[in-house]
Formats: sequence, C-alpha cells, structure tokens
Amino acid sequence: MKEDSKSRKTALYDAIRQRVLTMALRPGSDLDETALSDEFALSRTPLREVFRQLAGEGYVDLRENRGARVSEMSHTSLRDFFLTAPMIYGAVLRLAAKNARPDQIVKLKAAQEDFKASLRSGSAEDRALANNRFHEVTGEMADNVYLLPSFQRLLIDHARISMTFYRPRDDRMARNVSDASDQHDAIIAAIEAGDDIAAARLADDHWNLSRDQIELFVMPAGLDVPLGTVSRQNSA
Amino acid sequence: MKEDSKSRKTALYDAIRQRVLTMALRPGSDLDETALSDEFALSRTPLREVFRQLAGEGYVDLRENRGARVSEMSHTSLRDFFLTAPMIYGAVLRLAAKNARPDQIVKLKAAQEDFKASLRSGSAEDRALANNRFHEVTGEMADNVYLLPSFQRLLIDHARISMTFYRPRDDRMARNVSDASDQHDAIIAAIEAGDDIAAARLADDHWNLSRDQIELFVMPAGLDVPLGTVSRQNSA
DNA sequence: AAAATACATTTTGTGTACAATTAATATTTG
DNA sequence: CAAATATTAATTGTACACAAAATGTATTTT
Repeated sequence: MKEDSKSRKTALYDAIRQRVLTMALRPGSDLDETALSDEFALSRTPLREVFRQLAGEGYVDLRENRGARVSEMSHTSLRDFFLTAPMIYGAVLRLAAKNARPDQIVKLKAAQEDFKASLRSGSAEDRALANNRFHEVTGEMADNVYLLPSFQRLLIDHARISMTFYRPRDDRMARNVSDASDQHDAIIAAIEAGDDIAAARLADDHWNLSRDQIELFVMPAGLDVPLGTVSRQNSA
Repeated sequence: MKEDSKSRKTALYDAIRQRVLTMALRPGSDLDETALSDEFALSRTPLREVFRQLAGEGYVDLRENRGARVSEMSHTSLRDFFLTAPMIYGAVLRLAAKNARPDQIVKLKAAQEDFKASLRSGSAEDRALANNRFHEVTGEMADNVYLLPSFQRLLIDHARISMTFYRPRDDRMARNVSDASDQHDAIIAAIEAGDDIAAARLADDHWNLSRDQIELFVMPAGLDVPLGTVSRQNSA
C-alpha cells in the first residue's frame, strides 16, 4: 500500500498545481524545498525537477540561487489577460467544435457535472478547480500544440482571478456563477453539434461575463459600496 | 578562466536549444544524458533539470523511464502551424507596435542586421537562428505573458520548418529569403511608427510568404520534379 | 547608536552512489 | 530454427553528501 516514488512525484506536482490555482499558495510566495520534501517524502532532487517543469508551465518562477516562488499576477497582466483570453479561447473552442471525439465529449460532460456539483455544495476552491478542469478538456479537444501553451497559462490565472474576486455571500456572484454553468451547457451543445461558429461566439460571451463579474468588484457601484467611492458606473 | 557550473549549465541549455532549432538534433532523436554530461562537464542532476525546462518550453519531450527526445514535428502539426501562426503573430506584432520601447527597437534593428549578414555569408543554420532571434525580439516587445508561450513554440517549429525546406542552390528560395528580409524592414518601420494595423497586416503577409515557400516544395511543380509526380499545381 | 565588517546559519546547487527500470543478449525450450 | 524465457548490460530515477551562495546575527569600529 506504500506509495512508490513515481506516484509521490505526481502527487507533489498535482498538489502544488492545485495550491497555486486555488491561491492556497499566494502569488509571489516562496516554495520551501525542505518543507515540501518532508511533506511528500521525496528528496530534493526530484522535487527540483518538478519545480522546473512547473516553471515551464507558468505556475512558478525560478530565481538563480534564490529558490522558487509562485508566479506573480501583476496589475498589467490582468489587462493582458482580458485582451488575450477571448482570442485564444475563441480559437480553442472553434477547433474543439471541429475536432472533438465522442469520448472527449463524454469527458467534458462529466467535468460539467462536477462543476455543477461544486456549485451546489462545494467550496470556492472546488468550484475553481472544476471550472479549470472543464476548460482543460476543451483544450484537449482543440488538440493544437501551438495554441495550448498560451491557453493553459490563461487557465492558471483564470482560476486565480476567480478566486480573488469571489465573495461567498454575494447575490451578484451567485447569479454569475449559474450563468457560467449555463454557458458551459451551451458550449457542450455547440461542440457536440460541431458548430464552430457558435462555439467561438460562446467563448466571447464567456469572457465578457467573466470581465463584467470582475468589474463589479474592481469598480463597485451599488448599495454595498463602502462610502463615497461612487467613481465609475458600469456602462450599460 | 575556468567556467563555473552556472555558465556551463546555460551553455548546455543554449546548445540544445540551438541544435534543436537548426535540426542538428533531429525531431524524435534521443538525448544521451551521459554523452551530454561529458560534453558540458556537468553531472546528470543539473542536466536533467535543464531537460525538464526545455520540455516545458516545447523543445523536447520527456518520457517516463525512457529519457528525453527532441519534440516531434508531425504532419498534422504542420497544418496546425499555419493555422495558428498568423493569429498569434498578428497579435504579437500588433502589441509590439503599441508597446515597443526605444531600446527594444535598437535591439530589433541589430537583429535584422545580423539576419542580413547571415543571408550574405552565413549558413542555413545561421540564417534560421538570426531569423529566430528577430522574431523573438518582437515577442519581447509584445510583452504579454499569455501570448508568448504559444509564440515561442511557434518559433521553434518555424526555424525547423525553414531548415527542412531549404535547398541551398535554388533560385526560388533565394528570392523568398530576400523577400523575408524586406518584410523584416517593413515590420521594423511599422513598429517604429507605432502603426499596429500595418504591423498586423505584415504578420499575415509574412506567414503567407512562408506558406507559399513551403508549398513550393511540398507540392513541387516544375523542372526539378523527380518523375511523374505532377500531382498538384500551385493554384495561383 | 549607526555603519561596516566578520561570523554563523540557512538555503540552494552539484556530484556521486546506489536503486529501479528498461533494453539487449544469451540461453533454453518446443 | 523460431519463440519464449532467463541473464546481463545499459539507462533512468532517487537519495544523500558536500560545495557554493545567500541570508541573518553578532561583533567591531567610528
């Protein structure tokens, strides 16, 4: 029953990945080699290999002689995010609609069921991870080696952004979240129908929702605004 | 004067990178850990870390218990390439035109001078590397963390594709190559003028040239066709 | 007491030994 | 002789020990 080193290594990889996505590890925080090698019963050699891989995939940053930290989310990259995401995700869904195999559609539906379950009972963390998984499957469907690297980097910050701007007992968020679920359903339908035009349009919708959702918090306007900070109204 | 391990490590990284780009290391070929650790006077520990990083960046593929090989260039990925490249590169040049700093423009011009020099006297390898460098600088200018991962993966195969389809004593290629140089000049001008529309259009032109150039060899029609393989003519 | 220096501690990087896995070769068996 | 199995060699993965570098603390100096 004792786990072999291979599974401990993938466990480490998955754990760091999850912790970054859910912000359990905050952007910019240090990764302690000795602490992690204790936790996962691995020596530092395989541990550091995993660090390098995670660095290549954009989860962490490696600094010469100064260890690894969780990759930053600067303010400029939030702008870049909403500039880049619609383009990449549009291309991904277009290709997904064209290329999706039946077994992948099954997988996507399963991911969506998990997402719905996380909406009902799960934590914000579960929801972010389930949503991440859903999009990841669409990436697999697109099956384009040149598109996926950027797409996966986008998904990292998508998860972290939604964790950042999520506030549990907020009605607006609850509505947005169920909208997202509806959009997932629509995406599945478009992919299943092979309708790449519709899929591309849904990608745009999905990011518009995401952006609006965040703008509600970045520039709040309404009853729960702290004081006289009624700077900007949501245009339209 | 003896090199420290840090520089040997970056030397290893640069060398593998170059060899992959120039096809000195063919796609699919194995990387011998012991041979490379001899060549660069590094133990296998830092060597394998470099492998992981290169894997994350798309230069090599890592297989469990079966070492590293140079990443493949399948036939389907050639299709994917010409599907994805115009979109990504268009976005990159658009952003580059908007964001380029003066010092970066100096760098880009220097890269272009190197490219021209490689056209006159250099080998196909030098030309591919110089061209790669030129585009890499445009990527730096774009300065978008979400776009660059895909862009850099495209550049890898761009270099390898041009190495694949280059034939030294071929007039058509010579013409295309000087066209490419002219396009570089036009790209520099557009970026310097901050003209993002023009830059985006030039990106399209650049890939169209690239595609045409390759189609000449993939579906050749003319005197140097081996035998009765006159399958498809270049449709205008 | 502040700045500068020296020292100790912690953290990061590399080399080497050994374990585990895979590939290659020889041997057996039908 | 071909297929299957056993044996050997080569390669890959991990652990540990030590070297190098960075960080933190104490000491000296002014």
